[in-house]
Order: sequence, then structure tokens, then C-alpha cells
Amino acid sequence: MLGLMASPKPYRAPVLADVARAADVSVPTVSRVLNGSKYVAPDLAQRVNEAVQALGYRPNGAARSMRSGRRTLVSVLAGATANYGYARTLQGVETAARRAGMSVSITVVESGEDEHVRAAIDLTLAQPTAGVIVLEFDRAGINAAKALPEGLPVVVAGGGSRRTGQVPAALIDERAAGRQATEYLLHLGHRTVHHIAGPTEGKHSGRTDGWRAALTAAGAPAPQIMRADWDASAGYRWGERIAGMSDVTAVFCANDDIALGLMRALSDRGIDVPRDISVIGFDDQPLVALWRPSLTTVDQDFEDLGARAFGLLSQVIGGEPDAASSVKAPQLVVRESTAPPKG
Amino acid sequence: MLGLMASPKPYRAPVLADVARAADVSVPTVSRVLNGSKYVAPDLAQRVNEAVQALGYRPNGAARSMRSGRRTLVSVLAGATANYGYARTLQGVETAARRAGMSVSITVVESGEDEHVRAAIDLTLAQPTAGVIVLEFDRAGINAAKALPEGLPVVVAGGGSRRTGQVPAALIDERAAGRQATEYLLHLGHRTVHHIAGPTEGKHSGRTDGWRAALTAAGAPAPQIMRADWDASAGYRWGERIAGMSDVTAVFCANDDIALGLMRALSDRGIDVPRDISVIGFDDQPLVALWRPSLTTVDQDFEDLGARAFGLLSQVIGGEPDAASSVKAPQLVVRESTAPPKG
DNA sequence: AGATCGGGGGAAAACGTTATCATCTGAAGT
DNA sequence: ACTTCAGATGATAACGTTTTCCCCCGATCT
Repeated sequence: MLGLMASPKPYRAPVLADVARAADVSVPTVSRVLNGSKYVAPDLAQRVNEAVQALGYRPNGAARSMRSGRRTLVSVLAGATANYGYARTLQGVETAARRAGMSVSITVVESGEDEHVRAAIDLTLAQPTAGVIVLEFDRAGINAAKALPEGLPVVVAGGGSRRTGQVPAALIDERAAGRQATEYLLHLGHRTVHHIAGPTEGKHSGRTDGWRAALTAAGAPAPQIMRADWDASAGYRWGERIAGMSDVTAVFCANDDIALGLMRALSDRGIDVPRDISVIGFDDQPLVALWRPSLTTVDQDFEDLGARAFGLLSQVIGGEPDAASSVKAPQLVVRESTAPPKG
Repeated sequence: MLGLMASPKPYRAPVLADVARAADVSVPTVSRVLNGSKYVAPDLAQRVNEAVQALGYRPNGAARSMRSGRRTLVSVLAGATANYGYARTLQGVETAARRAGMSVSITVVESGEDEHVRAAIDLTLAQPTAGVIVLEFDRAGINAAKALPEGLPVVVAGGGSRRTGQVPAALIDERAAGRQATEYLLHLGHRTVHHIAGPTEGKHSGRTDGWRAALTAAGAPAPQIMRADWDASAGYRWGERIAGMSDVTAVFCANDDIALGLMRALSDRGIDVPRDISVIGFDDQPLVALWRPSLTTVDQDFEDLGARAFGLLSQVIGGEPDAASSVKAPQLVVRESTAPPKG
């Protein structure tokens, strides 16, 4: 009859009442001990701690957060996770959150379409979240930030040079960086600088703005913007076309992947970087320093961005009235892919 | 006196009772409508839905999960997040979870030290989690998997060729891949294959095992293993030494970063890949195809790994008795960095 | 010695939801 | 016309915790 026996213990996780019984104290006392309240006798506290150990008790997070109203989960909404910038920013958020005793959840917004935005938000808010950090690197993130309900603590992390709307933001000043990169190329003696931009993100991108500003300030002609997706293959395809253009001597790419794809295409066609054409990327992924030629690029401190975003969210959650946006300027890293023009 | 006025509405998120009042129905009825129960009159349902819309009501996840016992959060424990393999696996988990209507939380285990392991587990289990996926790519993950309490749904995702302990696992057969890569080099005519391994992970690594098995099967001599960290600089340092070794004609690297660092070091010393030395990597990061020469490597389907891990966890949570581990073999991708030896 | 005070601890309420149970209605079956 | 039944709804309990309230006690003060 063994096979028909009901399982003897369906294993129920121990709860506060079990601990209280084992320690022969009341339920609130156990709670007090666990939450480090003073006003509890040492011997009782010890009995409780022993019972907790013995039973392997873990507080039920749902019950805890429901009753106390305290939330220990922060949610990240992002258009992607595995791309370098996203992943590093997420890492920065996670590290900061962990040090503060909070957990991080991540939800991907598949696209900027209403449907995807709404689905992601619904999923995120189904958890008892203390607040939301939106990675505003793409349209999905931008739309998600707009669609979040009022009254919920929200901060944005992104590449603008100033705050977007009313939401506090941790920012990287892409505009300044784009300008600096372009100015560097002009300073080397290039007549103008071509630009491969990322997919259009609403009105403008800071990188593109900075590029244009530098050209205007220097009185240099602004060539037509070349649009590309974020990945290397898009850079490669533009490289094929640029190889046939005689007037291009310097290219500022919206990210490292595009730059590497471009360089490979040029290399495949016998065009030398940086002798024939200079190339600058954006992000400073670890591998680009190994490239031949190593890539001149803009170092964005994504981890710091994530940490700042979390800090800001903490302030907002804490109700601090002057939760101020922060902006940090990325840094140009000069390597081998840039040089004065041939002439 | 304006400055001294108490804020008029401290904003309390609407709850079920508010909706019920607005729709003039009972609280349970609202719950029924929201959970799609039948047995509710169409006109009532509509009133409820309108009230939900009007008030912007969102169910309180904590209360919901406490009462129903249903959990909609799965937790990922990992030794890192931003590295390519980790990030892609996490992406796979997130996508699968989102499709299943579940959220994902991520906690980094800083090291294999007891202290860090315990801290990470405590943090994770403070959330009302339905189950845990441990990324067993390093010692931190391995130790975390061991230290998780009994009775909690746990699965492992990693690179073993068979299950570790009693925990169901989604695996990538690194051993088979290591063997295949090594056999390919031998097949090209190399007398033996050198190997740069990752940091020692307990007893062994599947990649290293496969390498050794291939050499043994072919009767080739097994050179001393070269140990390295996972990053490119470690590969570079080995490259500096390998440049001075005359007997090295082929190197199998434990990951792509190491391989790229190695290739750069060799290139810096005028050693041609693949003419003088063949190099194989492991992971197939997107950029390695752009390298010059493009890298022969092993494609690991990390996203699929994450998806399988989530599927497995779902089964475990659902109480399916035969939640079977799955193993998938990665694939060798032949590119330009491998060739027959000179002689 | 009686009033006062504050540490220590238990009883009970409360959080917002879902599950159980009971009740009510109207239609179908005799 | 009287039961029967199923659909529809509300009252109430329950989940596991924290918070509030109150009582007890011994120590200190008049």
C-alpha cells in the first residue's frame, strides 16, 4: 500500500507562529527580536534566535511588505539587457541596491509600441516595487518613462544633457562627449567629420547634437547624417559605401559596435585606419582597446550611472524634496584609430 | 501660512475597497472580475472595469501573493551580470519569464566566500520568490547552489555535462565542445594543442576536460595548462610568453576575451594568426567575427540556456516529478583564426 | 507607604487580497 | 404551484506579518 499513502509532510514553510511556539513566546515578541527592537529581554531574544535557527525560519516577504508598507524591491525597465551599456548600467544599479539591502527586478520593454510598453509596466507593477528606474537609452525606454503612473517613485537613467520632463534623472552628458570627440578630430586637421548615428530616437540624440554643435562652432560643413542600427553589421554596410566616397577623412560613430563594423569594412577594402580615415566610437567597450588599430572612443561610466540612478531613486522614495538630477561628462579616450588627415 | 500647511492629500494608492465603492459592488466581486472568474454579470463587470480605469487601480502584489500563495517572481543568483555569457543567459531567462507572466529579480553573489553567499541568499529570499535559478558559471554560483535551503524550487544553469548533485539543471555541454574544438585543431594537422584555462573552478572545467579527452584519444601529448582570469589582459600576458615558445602552433582558449588578448599580443610581436599559430576561442561574442583575423570559436546558445532553465524551474514549481535536466551541445564556428600548421 | 514611571511583553487589530461559505434570485423540472 | 437547482453576489474568514494598545511589574520618587 506504500504507493497509495498520502505524503506524510507536505512541507509548509515555518512561519512566525511556529517560531513563537518553539521559543514559548508570543508572536509579536518574535517580530520584535527579528526587527532588532530594543525592549526585549536578552534571554527571550536568545530563545527566539535559537528557534529561528532550528526551524530555518525565513520571514515571508509578501506579508512583511504588505503590513509594514516598506518595499525592498526596485524595478528596472529597459529596452534591452545584454548590450554592453545596458548590462553595465544594470550592474551598477544592482551593486548599489544590494549594498542598500534592496533587490532588483528587471523587465524588458520589447519596443516602443504602446502594447509592449503597457505589458512591461503591468508586469513590473504586479510586484510590490518601491520604485522604478527607467533606462532611457532608446524609444522603448522613453515611452515607458512617459507611461508610468503618477505617484510612483520613478527616476530615469540616460544620455541626455538635461532632465527629461519632470522625472529626476541620472544622466551622462552625451552632447558634451559628442562635441568633444568631433572637436578632437577637427583639431587634428580634418576639414569636417562624418557621423553615423543610431536609430532615430525621437527628436534627437545627444551624441548627434554635440557633433553638430562642434561643426557649427568651427564653421565646418555638416555632412548628411548616416543612420544605422546599433549593431556592427550596420557599421559594416556604411563602411562599404564610405569606401567609395572620396571626401570622407573622419567618422564619428554613435557606438563602438558600429565603429568596429565600419573599420572592418574599410579594412576589407584596403583602406587604412587611421592613415586614410580616422574613426571614433562611443562606449569604450573593453575589447575595443585590443582592436588593431585600437579604437579611439568615448568612455561612458555606465556603472556609475546605474549607481547614481539608484541613489536618486532612494531619495525620491525617501520623500526628499530636492532630489536633483545629476549629469556627468564622459571622457574621450584617444587610441590608435585617429590621426591627422593624409594631405 | 502656506508653507506650514499640511499637504492636502498624502496620496494613498487606491485599493480594492475603493474600486468596490466606486462601482457600487462588493469587494469580492471586484476580485472576481479582475481574476476573470465566470459567474459575474456583464454589467457589473463593466462597472468594475470602468472604476478600475478611472481610479488607476493596480492590485497590490504583496497582498495578492500572500493570500493566494501564488508567486510571480523568479530570482536569478549569479556571480556576475555584465559579462557576455551571464548577460545573455539572464536575457534568456527574462524573456521566457515575461512570456509566462513572471518577473525576474537578479542578485549578484560577490564571491564564493560563505559571507557573500549567505548575504546574497538572504537578500534574494527576502522577496516572495517562486523559485531560484542559479547561474553556475563560477565558484560563487556553485557555492550559492549548495547553500540554498531545502524545500525551495531551485534549478541550475551552467556548463557541466551532467547534473550537479540533486538539483535539476539546464546545461551546455562544454566538455563536448572543448573536445570538438581540440579535435578540429588536431585534424588540421597540429601535433598538439595548448590550452589557456579560466580560473580554477573547483575540480575541473568542462572545457578543459574536453580538451584533455581529445588529446588523450588522439595520443597527442598534453602540454601544461595555462591558467588565466577571464579577461583579455590575462590572454595578452600569456600571449607575451607564448610568443617566445617555439613549440606552440595551436591554442584553445577558455573564452573569447582571452583569445582576443592573446591574438593582440601575438600580433604585437609579429606573429601571424593563423599562419604561425592557430587560435580558438569560446563563447562566440558578436564582435569576434569582425576581428582580423576573425575568430574561430564555440557558439554557446546562452539565451536558449536561460530559457531552458526557466522552463525547468516552472516544472519544478508546478510540482512535476520528472523535471529532467537538459543538455545541449554548443557548436564550433570555423572562421579565419585557424589553419594547418606551417611545416 | 503610596503614587509615579518606564521597561517588557501579550492581545488584538490591521494591511489588501483571495477563498470559503451562505444567501438570494429566477428558471427549470415535477 | 412546489421543489430543485444553478447562477450570481455579498458577508466573512484567512493569509503572515507589523503595529497599536494596554497591562503588568519592579524600581524610583515623594
